[in-house]
Amino acid sequence: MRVTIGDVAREAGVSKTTVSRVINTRSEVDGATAARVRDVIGRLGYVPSSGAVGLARGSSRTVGMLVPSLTWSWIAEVLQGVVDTVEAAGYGLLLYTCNRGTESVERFAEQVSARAFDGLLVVEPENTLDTIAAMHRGGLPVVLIDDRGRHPAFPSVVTTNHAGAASAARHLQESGRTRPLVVTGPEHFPCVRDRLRGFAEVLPEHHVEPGDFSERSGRVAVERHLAAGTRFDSVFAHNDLSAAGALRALRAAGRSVPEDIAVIGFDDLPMARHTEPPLTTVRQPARLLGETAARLLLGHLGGTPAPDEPVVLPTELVVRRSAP
Amino acid sequence: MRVTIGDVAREAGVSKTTVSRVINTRSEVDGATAARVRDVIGRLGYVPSSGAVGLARGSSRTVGMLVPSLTWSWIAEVLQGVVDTVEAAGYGLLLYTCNRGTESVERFAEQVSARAFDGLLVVEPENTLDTIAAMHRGGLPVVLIDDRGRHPAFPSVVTTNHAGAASAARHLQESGRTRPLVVTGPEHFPCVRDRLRGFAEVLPEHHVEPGDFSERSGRVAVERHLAAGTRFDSVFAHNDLSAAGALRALRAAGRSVPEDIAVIGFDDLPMARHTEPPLTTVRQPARLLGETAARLLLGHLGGTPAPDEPVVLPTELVVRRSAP
DNA sequence: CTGAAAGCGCTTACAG
DNA sequence: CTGAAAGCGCTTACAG
Repeated sequence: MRVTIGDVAREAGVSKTTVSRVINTRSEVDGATAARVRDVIGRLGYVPSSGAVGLARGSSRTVGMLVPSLTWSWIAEVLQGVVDTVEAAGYGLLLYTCNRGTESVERFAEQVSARAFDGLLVVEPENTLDTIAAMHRGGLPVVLIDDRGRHPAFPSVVTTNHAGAASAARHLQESGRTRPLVVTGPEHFPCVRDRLRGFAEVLPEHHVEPGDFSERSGRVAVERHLAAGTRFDSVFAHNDLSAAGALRALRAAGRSVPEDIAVIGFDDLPMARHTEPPLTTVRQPARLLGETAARLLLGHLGGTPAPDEPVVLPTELVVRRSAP
Repeated sequence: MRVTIGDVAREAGVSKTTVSRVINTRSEVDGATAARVRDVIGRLGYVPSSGAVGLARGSSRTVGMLVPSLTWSWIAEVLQGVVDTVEAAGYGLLLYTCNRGTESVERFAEQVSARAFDGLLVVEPENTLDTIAAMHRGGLPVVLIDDRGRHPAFPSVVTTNHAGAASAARHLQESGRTRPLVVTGPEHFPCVRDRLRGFAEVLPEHHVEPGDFSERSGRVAVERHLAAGTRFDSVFAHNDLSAAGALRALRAAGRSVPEDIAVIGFDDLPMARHTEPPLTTVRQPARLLGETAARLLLGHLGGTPAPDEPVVLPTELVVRRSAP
């Protein structure tokens, strides 16, 4: 029922070897023969079985991508960049998420051992870095897409957390704000530490309130400091979601943004345009991060050695009304 | 270098056939033999090559998913549901997006012919339904995840656009609103027509302004009707994004929501909680849609015949401050 | 309960 | 320029 290379060979009156050669455009084939074979391929609608090709060649022309969750729109953007690049190269993309603990990690490890894909792109789910490092040592090409810091053990693509936070601080400073409140993300994330340092180098005097990247944590942080009577004229939140929470708390307390208090976020999610007022934020180039990582991995699979140093893609301050 | 079934057989002193039998837990194997083989498998860390298994069995234990774009968070939610379900069943998920026109469609068709996956889940990219229907006729199991209407040609999972819009209308009616402005999505989408009809059955008198699901179209629609002096006391937008646009236009014009004008959206994107005021909206069960579609497809691959009728998952009105 | 052999659909030395 | 044959790593009748 399925058309195989054998059918094509028989129909064209040549060997399977020859058919294989014209498929893979090896130069050693006679022009007329090749044309005849191509004609038969067209007529029969023959397409090589990806499974058989993979088995014979020892590679699957497929890359895997592991992410913690798809519902963070930051990751969906990265994924879009990855898919575009991988597809354009004629590779397939196998998607995995590790959101059900050890069981999912084990299942994923099986896929790796089963050689389901040739290389792996990863936005690290928490506590999986050791496993992934082991896979990399075991010979699996890996590229890390990293919003959380640097892991020099294998190739990675990162963004400028330090400089991005510094640019936010500079923007506040230039608009005359001198008493910022910083709402952080989880403090064990290297990106959070980078953002703290980058900000502090420009505006060393500020209050810090630990957050967890949730909308709620931004709201609570602001409520707490308003209640405590902290004097602050601006908020720098470590992501857009908590910045949105901060905006809401300020509004509820009757403070106007940006007149009383300016607010800056981090990420530039689509959401950032729709807050009230629209959010000034440090844009992470999520899509580009995905594209770049995919290109790196595909290059590596093609023989180009991956760079030793992390590839750095710059953030960019996007000014909207919450901090003009 | 790679551990194969042959290595295990040799080490355990049995044939490859026997190893294969214990891997696939066929009952005909002697207990002691099986134990010995399992032990060797563990020691050697043997995992069957998915490619070889697929070739021998004629199936890949992989499903494909085709989506128009990942940056709509509605689709990311669906995808999350799909991934969870597919992973739990031990299948892999190959992801494809068709966002570069004919070229991508052709590339995708190749993957189908190459038998890269056993079945396909699809959120239809525009103008691909014919191609997909052809694939289905060609023997590829397909389940459609449909936010745009009904296509009885193959199994599908849909939501209640008609009833959802009706529930929005009823909610407005019950809170005393009698002059709604409806901002639609693209009018050729069946879901848009369903929403229009469902709304009209409850609240036949209303203004209709065509939109395109963008934030801008919601904003423009409201601006236009304010300028024209249309009298309206509420807005029903066909998606959350255009509802957000409506909110912004109303605020800019000094109308207060919900006092002057109530606003209801459709989708319940995460964004809906962060508008000002938070958006009352008709929730589509995106994640559940993905889970259900995946379960249907996996069932079909396992032999359960797919249902003739579309599987219908209900929408739900989520009341927030924009229309209390 | 167990194994030898054929087969899944390709690619790739090797020989001509 | 072309083909016969072995091999990729499994599964599955078939025979015992």
